[in-house]
Parts: sequence; structure tokens; C-alpha cells
Amino acid sequence: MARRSTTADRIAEAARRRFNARGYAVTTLTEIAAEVGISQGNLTYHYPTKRDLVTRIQQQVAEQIAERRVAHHAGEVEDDYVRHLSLTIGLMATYRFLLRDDAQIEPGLDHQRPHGVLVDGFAALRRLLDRVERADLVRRDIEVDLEVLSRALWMLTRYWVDHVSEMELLDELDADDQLRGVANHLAALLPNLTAAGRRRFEAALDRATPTAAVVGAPDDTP
Amino acid sequence: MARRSTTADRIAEAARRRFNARGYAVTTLTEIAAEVGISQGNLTYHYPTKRDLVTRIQQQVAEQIAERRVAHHAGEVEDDYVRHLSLTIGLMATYRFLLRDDAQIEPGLDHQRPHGVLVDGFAALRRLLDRVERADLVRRDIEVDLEVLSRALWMLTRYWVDHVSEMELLDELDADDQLRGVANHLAALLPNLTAAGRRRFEAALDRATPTAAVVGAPDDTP
Amino acid sequence: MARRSTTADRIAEAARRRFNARGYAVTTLTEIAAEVGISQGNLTYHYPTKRDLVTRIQQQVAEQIAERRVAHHAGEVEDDYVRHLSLTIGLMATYRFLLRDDAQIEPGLDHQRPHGVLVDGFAALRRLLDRVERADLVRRDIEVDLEVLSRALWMLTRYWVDHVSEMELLDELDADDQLRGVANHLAALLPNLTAAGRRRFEAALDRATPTAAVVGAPDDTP
Amino acid sequence: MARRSTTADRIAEAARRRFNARGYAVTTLTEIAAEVGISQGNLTYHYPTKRDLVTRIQQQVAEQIAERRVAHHAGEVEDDYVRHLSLTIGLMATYRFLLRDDAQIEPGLDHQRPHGVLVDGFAALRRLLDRVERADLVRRDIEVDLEVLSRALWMLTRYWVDHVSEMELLDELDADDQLRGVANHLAALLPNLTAAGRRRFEAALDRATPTAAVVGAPDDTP
DNA sequence: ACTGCCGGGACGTCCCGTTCGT
DNA sequence: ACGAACGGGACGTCCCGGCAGT
Repeated sequence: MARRSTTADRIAEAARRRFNARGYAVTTLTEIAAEVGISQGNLTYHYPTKRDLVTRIQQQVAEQIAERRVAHHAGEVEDDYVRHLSLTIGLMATYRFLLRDDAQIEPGLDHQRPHGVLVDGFAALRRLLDRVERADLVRRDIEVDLEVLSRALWMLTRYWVDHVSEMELLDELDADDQLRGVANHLAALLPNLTAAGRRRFEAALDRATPTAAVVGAPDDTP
Repeated sequence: MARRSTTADRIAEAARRRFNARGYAVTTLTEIAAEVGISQGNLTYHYPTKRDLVTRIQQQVAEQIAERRVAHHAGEVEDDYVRHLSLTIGLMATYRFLLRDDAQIEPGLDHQRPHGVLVDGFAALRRLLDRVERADLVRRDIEVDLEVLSRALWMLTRYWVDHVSEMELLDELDADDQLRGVANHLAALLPNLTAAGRRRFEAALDRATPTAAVVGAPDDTP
Repeated sequence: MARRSTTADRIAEAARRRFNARGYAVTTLTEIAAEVGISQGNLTYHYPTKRDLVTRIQQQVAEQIAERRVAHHAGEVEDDYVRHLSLTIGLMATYRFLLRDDAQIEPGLDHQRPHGVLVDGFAALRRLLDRVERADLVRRDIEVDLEVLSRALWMLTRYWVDHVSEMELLDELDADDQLRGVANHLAALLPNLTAAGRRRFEAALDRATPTAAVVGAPDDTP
Repeated sequence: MARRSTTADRIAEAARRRFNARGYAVTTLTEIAAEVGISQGNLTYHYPTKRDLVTRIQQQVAEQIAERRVAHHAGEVEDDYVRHLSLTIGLMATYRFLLRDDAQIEPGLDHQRPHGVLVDGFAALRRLLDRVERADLVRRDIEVDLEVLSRALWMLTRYWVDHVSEMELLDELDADDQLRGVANHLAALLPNLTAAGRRRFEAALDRATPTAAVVGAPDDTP
């Protein structure tokens, strides 16, 4: 069979990396082409405009989310919960610039509604918390406002990448960093759970496959 | 009385707003000059290079932090805590782009260490949590890892602006948004506290002056 | 046969002409591009900065000098002498601005040592004069200080172009102007020579090929 | 009495120095103002346009030449000759940029005729050489073409400043440098003279006042 | 599919000349 | 007389997008 990765994919992957590292506006097409090892003219052959690169990367996000949904056969709530955290963190890491540099990508456009990925991710977390409550894992002795709590927990997941990269100056997130993100999230969740709930989530965290192939972008090694 | 604001200040303020709203790289000097209502030539008279604008704004951050330190006469721990949250959120809101667009501002520079504002803010929160513990306000019946907890709580404060602006599409944070940020933070803190601790912090939140003039940058209204 | 001249060469040649005629600082890139008949964007493709144009032209000087050195098989002293004059005048004419506009080209740099071309040309002339003396062509009846004389003679060659262009308002030097420069030089040399020496140098001047293709820069006529 | 030098004079003097050192086009009005120690706004009060500075400096040349003419009571030919050399070199040194940067000063203008200073200086030298010949100081044993010789001699005087500054990297010419220029000129002249002529010119050179206040521009020290 | 070359346009910087106020 | 501030315009640089040639 032919080569594993097409030129178009290698370009999109390099672009994603550069956009994440330096920002959309300051990243040059020449710079991307140089990283791939092709001419800038060839790059515009595959992606006529710079915007087309973003469109392609956005497609990849959508595909990745779709894949996730397909693979989503519900298990125990704590396992689903942990898996959701892990996947969301991976998503945020891989396509970081899409959210951060929104205003740079679409200069004229005033956004009417928030990003779908955020809304969906937030809502999914909320539903998982509801499942946790229905499973009687939430403490009753203190008042727990799920509305407020879910928002706080969402932020821990949503901004884990940004936090790690700005405090530890990492460019890319590896599997271990990702698991630390999950643990960080659970540390805020657990005090709100019953003793049984805490045990089950701690067990789920131990079971979590640290090699979740989420961080990995489309394979670009031959 | 004399004039309320100098041209140089009006420029810096407009630049800060545009940088926050659109990003450093895509914000044009023409755009800033137009917003202030002066010519581009005049702008370069006050700030020879675009970078000089950033330098000036960074100075303002430093000044604002210095002012805060001066005004820092310790009170009850919960009041200090709430005030710290409020001020930090204001700081993050006012100078958002400085952290977000770091790579755009300093293209060639590889950063050795994380931003001082972040390190200091994080450390200050950690010390406040220690004070909370020494005041016997932390629960003993469940294990609370202050190390992990402080990190989670820090993120809620650090990224509150980003969260609000990306979910509610706000450009600027008003006093009410700021208080909501504090409340959001406390919602994650309280389950870790004793009943007494919860009461005291809830009271402190009620006492918090919602009109804390933190968000406001140097006055630019005549 | 392939194309006669590349765009990059046509640009360098046009730049050299404009720099010589108007000065480095006041010559606009727009002006050069217009003379070549290309866009300004295309010009920066071939020479990213204005300084790069100078670098390229300096390379051409070096190449031309190297070629001369290769072709330098010594003949009679008077022929070598005349040829050296002719070549030096050509060099000074072609790359006039490089010496004249030095301070404009390298604004910040304080020059430690004089231009190599000048030092070398001066030294070469001095050596030729020594050969003339060793050949017993210098008069003995009057005292001739070769040190002082060589300096005077050097100036006649070095500044011939400037002299002609400021007195006769010529922009470019043709082959005839060049020969007049040689004759002008010899007019100052001959009174210091013996009768035999005078005869030999006059003969050498007659033999001098007036069509010495020295002035001509890289061919740019299709 | 009041101060020795007016602000206008100090400006013109500073401008002359900067123009000579760096070139007319690249020398900024701000730069000149800084050297004088005044604001740029004040500079334009005294000289509305940059061109007016040149006009003023050109006036000073004219005045200086006029003064010279007044003081021109003919003495022995060799003394007049030496004095002419000394004065011309001083003139070339003081107002160097006026000739060198001609194209920069008058961008659009195509010059019809050569600079008056050059034509006059050249003609004056020619007349002095005629006087030398009429005084029977020119050798008869060899053919001396005064036409060719005068041109060569002119060049030695005209370009002495340029030569010294490019070979010895001097910015300004002092009295000693000036005398060296005269000596350099005579070294080329003497072989064409009779023994008597040589003696007389050597004596004239010894008599030459090395403190000829020609180089000095209008006094600017209080 | 891939490259070299090219045109158009925008941005940051710089600088001249002017004006207002003292 | 002098300085702070200001407007307009030009230049060097950069970068996106396109096209001919292979």
C-alpha cells in the first residue's frame, strides 16, 4: 500500500501544531510549508486559502467527536464520567487555537452563540452529574448545588491545557498530563460525593487507560 | 480642574480594550488611533512602536498590583480571601491579552519561566488556604488535599473571564460578573469547610462590595 | 539559448544604476521595481530587504575583482599599469554608490578600517610604481618621492568618475570616458619618467583596448 | 554683550556637521535638534523646511567666498597658488555634503550645468598655472600640457577631503590635514617646474600659515 | 502533485511640517 | 523664542493568493 499519510494531512497536522503554539494570525503559510518540507505554492494547491486550513481542522474535530459518539456504549456512570473528562481534555489540547484565536480567524464576524463544542461538552458533563446524583452518589448532609458545581468542574476540564501550558510551559500534552487533568477534576468533585461514590470514582480513575489515543492527532508517521 | 485624561492614557486604554477583544496581532494601530480619534502619526509620537504600548500596559499592571499590596491590611481570613479573588479576577479581565497572546507579542522569545502574575496569584491563594486551615475551618471528616484543591480553586479564578466571555460572549466584565466569579469559586471551596467555615465565607461573600473598582482601568471619561 | 538575464540580475542592475545616480537612501524600492517593470512584491521575493540588494551588488564587485585576478598574467610593466588603471576606473564607476553612500547603507556601524577595495587598489598601484622604478624608468635628475607620488596618482584614478560626472554631468561612464581617465593619470605620471619610460607608456596607452568591457555590468540586454 | 552665537547659527552649524557625516537624506531634523539641544518644533521655527537649512548653508559658502575675494590682494604667484589650494581644500571640507548629496537635496531637478564652486575653483587654478608659466617657472625640456595638468592638479585639491576621510576615517579635517593636502598637490606639480620654480614653491609651502582659519565654520563656542 | 515566480495590498515605522500654548 | 503635541504621507517589509510550467 502507498504512504500512510497524504500531503494534505501532513499539512493540516503541521498547521494545527503551529497554530496552537504561536497563534493563528502570526503563523505564516511559509512557516507551515517549511515545517512540512514543501513549497508554499504546493500548500495553496492543497488548501487554496488559509481559512481552508481551519475548515479542514474543524472537520477533523467534528469527525473525532462523531467517532467518540459511536464508541459511546454506556457503562457504569463513573467510567463514563472519567472517559468523558479524558476525551474532552484531549480535544481541548488538540484544537486549542480554534477557541483561543476565534477573533483572529473570523475577524469581521460577531459571534451570536458560543462554540458548539463548549456547549455540548458542558451539557454532557451536566448530564453525567445528573446520573451521578440519580445513582445516589451525591452527599445529602451538605447542600450541593449541581448547577454551580457543574460549572466549576467544567472549567477544570476546559482549561486544564491552558493551565498546564502556562504554568509548566509545555507545548503539547502527553497522556500523563492528561490523566493529571482528570485527577485534578476529581479532586474537586469527590468532596461532594458519599463515601461509596468516592470509592467508585477512585477505582474508575485507577482503571482509566492512560494511553487513551485522544491526544494523538491524525497519525502522521509513516 | 485640569484635563481628566492624557492622550497617552486614552491610547493605552483603547489599545488594551482592542487587544483584549480582538487579539494583539490582528489589532491594527490604525484601528486604535481611530478609536481614540487621533491620527496614526500622533499615536507613534506617544508610542514609537507597537511593543511600547504593551510595555506601558504592563507597567499599569505592575502599578495596580503595587497599589493592591499597599492597601493590604489583613482582616479576617475569609474577607482577605474574598478580596483576593475579586482582585485577581479583575486583573485577569483587564489584562487578558497579555497572557493569551504572549507568543504573538514576543515572537522570537522562548519563555523560560511562567508569568510572574500567575505564580504570585497562585502562591497567594495557597497561603490564604493555609490560613483557612490554621483557623480550623477545614473539615476533618474527609481527607482534603490542599495541594490539589488549591490548584483547582486557582483555575476557577484564573479562567473565570475566559469562561464567561466564551460562554456568554461578553467583551468586558462588569462588577456583577466579577461577583459571580467569586461565588463560583466559593461553591467549589465550601464543601471542604466545616459548617462554621461555610457560614463565615457566605457572610464574607455577602459583605463583598460589588462595586469594587477593580475592573475599571484608568479613568477615561471626561 | 535560454533567457539572457534572470529577473534577480535585472533587479540588481537597475538598483545599481539608481543607487549610483540618485544615492542609496533616496532611491525607492518602488522606483527600482518600476524601472525593472515588476511589482514591488516580486522585488521583495528576490531581495527580502533593501540591504540584500547591496549585499548582492557587493558580491558582484568581489566576483569581478576575482575574475580580474585570474586573468592577471603579467606582461610588460607599462601594459599592466595601464590595464590596472582602466580596470580600477571601471570598478569605481560601476559601484560608485558603495563608497559614496557608505554611511547611509550602514547607519549604526562605525567603520574601523577603510574599504578593502580602496586599500587593495592603492597598494596595487604602489607595487606597479615600484616595478616601474626597478625597470629604471623613473627619472634620476630630480627627486621623485614615490610615496607621495603614488598617493596623488591614486587619487586621479579613484576620483575620475566623480570628477567627470560632476563636471560634465554624465550619469554613466562609457569606454571613451574611461580612456580619458587613464590619459589624465598618465599626464601626471610621465614628467617623473625618463624619456624611455615616457615613450613606453605612451605606446602602452595607444595599445590600450578602448573597448575594455569593464564598465559594463552583467549583461541585461535581451 | 549677549551670547556669541545665535540659535539659528548653532542649528546651521550642527546641520552642516551631521549632513557631512551621515548624508543629507538620512539626517533627521530631530537628530539635528537633539545635537543642538533644542526641540524639533523650535528648529522649524528658525528654518521652516529642511531645504531652508541647505539654503542657509549655501549662503555661508557664498559669504566665505566673497570674503576671500575681498582679501585677495595678489602677491607672488607661488603664495597666491598655495593660498588658493588651502582655501579650496577648506571649502570642500566644510561643505562636503553640498556636492556629494546633490541628487538627494534636489530630487526632481536635472542639473543643467556643473556646480559654480567647482567651475570657479577649477578656472582659478588654471589662471594661476598660467601665471606660473608666464613667470617662466615651467620646464621647457619636457612637454607639459597645462590643460591636462591643471585638471589633474584640480582633482588632487578637490578630492583631498574625500580621500583623507575614506582612507583615514576622519570626520573632520584639521589644519594639519589641510596642509598635507597642499603638500600632496605640490608633489604632483613640482616635477613640471624648473629648479627655480621648485625652490620658490617649496619656500611658499613653508611660509604657509597652518592656522588658516578656513576649516573653521562660524564660531559656535560661547 | 509540486515548484518558482509573481501581483496586490496591508501594516508598522518614520519623518517632515504645523499649530497651539506659554 | 521655545516646546509639546499633532496630522499627513511615504517607505520598507511582509504575506496571502494565483498562475505558468513541468
